[in-house]
Amino acid sequence: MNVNFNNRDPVYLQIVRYFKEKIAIGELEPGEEIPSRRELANRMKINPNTAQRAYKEMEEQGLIYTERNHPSKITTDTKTLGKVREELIIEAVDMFVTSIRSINVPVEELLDLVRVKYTANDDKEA
Amino acid sequence: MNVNFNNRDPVYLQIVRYFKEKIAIGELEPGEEIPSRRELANRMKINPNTAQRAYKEMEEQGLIYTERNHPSKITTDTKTLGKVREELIIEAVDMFVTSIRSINVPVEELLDLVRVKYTANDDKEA
DNA sequence: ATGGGTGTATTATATGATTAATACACAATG
DNA sequence: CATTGTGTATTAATCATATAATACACCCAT
Repeated sequence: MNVNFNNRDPVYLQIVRYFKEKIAIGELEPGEEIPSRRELANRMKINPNTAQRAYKEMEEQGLIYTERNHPSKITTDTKTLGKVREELIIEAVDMFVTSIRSINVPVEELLDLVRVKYTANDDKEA
Repeated sequence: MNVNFNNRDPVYLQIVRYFKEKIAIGELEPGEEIPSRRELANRMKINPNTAQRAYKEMEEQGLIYTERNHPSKITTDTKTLGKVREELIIEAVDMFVTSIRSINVPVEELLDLVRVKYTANDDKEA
């Protein structure tokens, strides 16, 4: 339950991103219960309303569902879950390519840079 | 003088970015005069203070310099200019790798995605 | 049945970043 | 010398976000 908040993006969106990553790598499984709004707020030292907003966002995206008086759970719709990983990847690649295209970097040079950087941190991150 | 403003980042930073890109690809040369604050504001339909803030930021980074009552000019310090391109690239790569690492994508798969996306738009952008 | 845990909704406030409005000093030019 | 165009500075207004304070309905276990 470690989230490295940055100051740039809204907290509630960073929460959503956090859960999407967990889903993408299979750390959160279909139907699995996630912390209640208040519980999450406690753990992450944020306001319960911010937690609520994040969950509401996830619910609207079909990532979680909620039964009365129970903490929300990860959706069992595997089709939806499967898309999460792909979407995160596509989104990252798109953003990257968009930002780098205007600088006219040769393809192979660019790929080398990515490869080096990507593999270099293999140990650090854990 | 076309800037595709997004709603996400501050306008003044997008302006800075715009000039850095021009510098990186050599479209702006050492000592070259750039539009005055007010002129830029007119062209880009932004507030003059926003233009001022962008220029102030660039001045602090040593990218431009200003003589009294004259529009600012690109620095003649080629060392500083040379770094711009590299920094833009490194920054983009770092952000990309950071955002993608948490998803555990195989390196080669990732590089393929980047290659395809990067080369696909070769014509469109112009 | 009551106390504590759920989700949800409403309203208000604070905060910080950004943008806007205005004014000032200076120089060049006609 | 007055007008216009520079950069600069100060203050105000705006805006999105985040937080806060409450309140409500519901369920479950004690």
